[in-house]
Amino acid sequence: MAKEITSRSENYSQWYNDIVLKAGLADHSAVRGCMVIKPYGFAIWEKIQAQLDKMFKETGHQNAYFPLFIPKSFFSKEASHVEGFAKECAIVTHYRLKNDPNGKGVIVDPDAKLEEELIVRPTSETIIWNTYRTWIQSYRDLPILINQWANVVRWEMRTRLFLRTAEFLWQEGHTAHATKQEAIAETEQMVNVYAKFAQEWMSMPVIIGTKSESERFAGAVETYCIEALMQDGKALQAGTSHFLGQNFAKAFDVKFTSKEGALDYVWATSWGVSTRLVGALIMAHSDDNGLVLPPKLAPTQVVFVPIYKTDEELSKISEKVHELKKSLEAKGITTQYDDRDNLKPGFKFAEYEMKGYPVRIAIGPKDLEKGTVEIARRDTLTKQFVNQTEVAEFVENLLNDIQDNLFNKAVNFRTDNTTKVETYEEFKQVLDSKGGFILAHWDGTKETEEVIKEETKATIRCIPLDAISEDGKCILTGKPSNRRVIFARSY
RNA sequence: CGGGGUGUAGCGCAGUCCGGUUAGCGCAUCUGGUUUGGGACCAGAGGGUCGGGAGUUCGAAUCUCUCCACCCCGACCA
Repeated sequence: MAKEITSRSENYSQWYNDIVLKAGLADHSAVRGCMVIKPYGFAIWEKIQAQLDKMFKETGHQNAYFPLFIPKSFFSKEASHVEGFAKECAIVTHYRLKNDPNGKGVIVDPDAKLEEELIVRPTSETIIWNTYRTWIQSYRDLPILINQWANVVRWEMRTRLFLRTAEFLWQEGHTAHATKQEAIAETEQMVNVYAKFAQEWMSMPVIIGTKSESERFAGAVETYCIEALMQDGKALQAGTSHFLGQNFAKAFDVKFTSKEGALDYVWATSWGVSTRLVGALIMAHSDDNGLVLPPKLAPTQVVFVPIYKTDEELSKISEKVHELKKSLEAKGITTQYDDRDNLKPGFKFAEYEMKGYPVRIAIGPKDLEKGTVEIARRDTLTKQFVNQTEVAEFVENLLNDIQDNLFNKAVNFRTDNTTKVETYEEFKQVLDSKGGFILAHWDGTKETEEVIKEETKATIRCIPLDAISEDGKCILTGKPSNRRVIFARSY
């Protein structure tokens, strides 16, 4: 009764907000569009970070750090890049405050105007490529495989916790290569790393594909992405990997001498995922009782709740819990013991459901007598009694089951909400009735995509890499097409 | 940024239209006691710049202006 959340069917976006706020993931802050990530939400991000960082290092990347500020002039060097970001940049114009001579408070000191304004990075290609120029002379200096964990700022008009905030945390990989082939291979490798992470750690199935020209990253030759389907039938772009060609090398004059002695521009990639993944995680699995987390990303996997009447009972239970905790921790399972004495078990049960702890273990006097515990799983909300001697092994298997079950459930949902259509009428009808991914033929032109977007708000999420080649006719123009693309309304 | 709505104790709200004692209620908190296998109960206590600022007035949570934040719908968005 303390905390109620809006049901998904009643109001999906309210449900999403309720979960973020009531599970204690984040709060709104005093700054428009910026959130405070609370410890529990940040713990999820740290799990995401730790795994991705490991995967980046396994694929040969190193971490580095570049400045938050970028000289304004850098943005004008790559035409489409500036066009893509100009409308949402925060700009530093002064470097000093002073006391307001007319009263209380402080004002910006007009004498402290910067010669050249600084842009708070919306992404770091420009500052990084400006730096790479001095690092690269020869093919022996290549490849450069660098990742940066950072915050970036994009002045979005409408923000939503985790999904689109004015400031967000992310990682951005920036690599430099001697050949086009190598850069493309890097771009593809990283989108595959993202897909593997989404599916194996987040239990979230994704489609790997390339973006259409109009959805492509500003400054990229090709954008690869992973697209996921949320429970309300809308798509969410969960990660992107860009083949930048020689665009940034040309803009920042980054050349190298090849083995053969020829001078050529360097080939580039960039790739990133952000705290948006936390939003994706919420929307992929959670239910009307609160957050549901896949065990691999849950800050705590198992919580123990004691049920007791007397202090004697509590101390016996605690002793048993500590023993069980140790056996779980020996298997690398993270645990927590909630022995707060001012809250009843039922309250705690509800609270851990809200916070999405994958497994809850209750122990009471009856269990002590029978040598059992009660184990509840968050994904199905089912409970069963298990012998104390078998707890560690049982939980270990259960966590794997939950991880798999969440993935399978999400795959089934996506399958049920993926529709092939042949006509524009059918397309619009499916979009309005159930949404989801719509597989349709498209003539490949920007104009057609634009008309469909105008009329239906659906966009091409991606051209799947594994699309089967198949003759068909564009749903709008009837022109020939040789494969289906994925349309959806999206976040 | 446009349209609509909201902002009063940690949370959820009443009071605002029609200005007037010391601004209420529920939950939460603290103390004491009884409780504890699905969101406990009794008693007592503490907690408020009424989102910020300015104005009108003898008097403002209430009226006016302005700024800020959030929500919904658009526009926008890698």
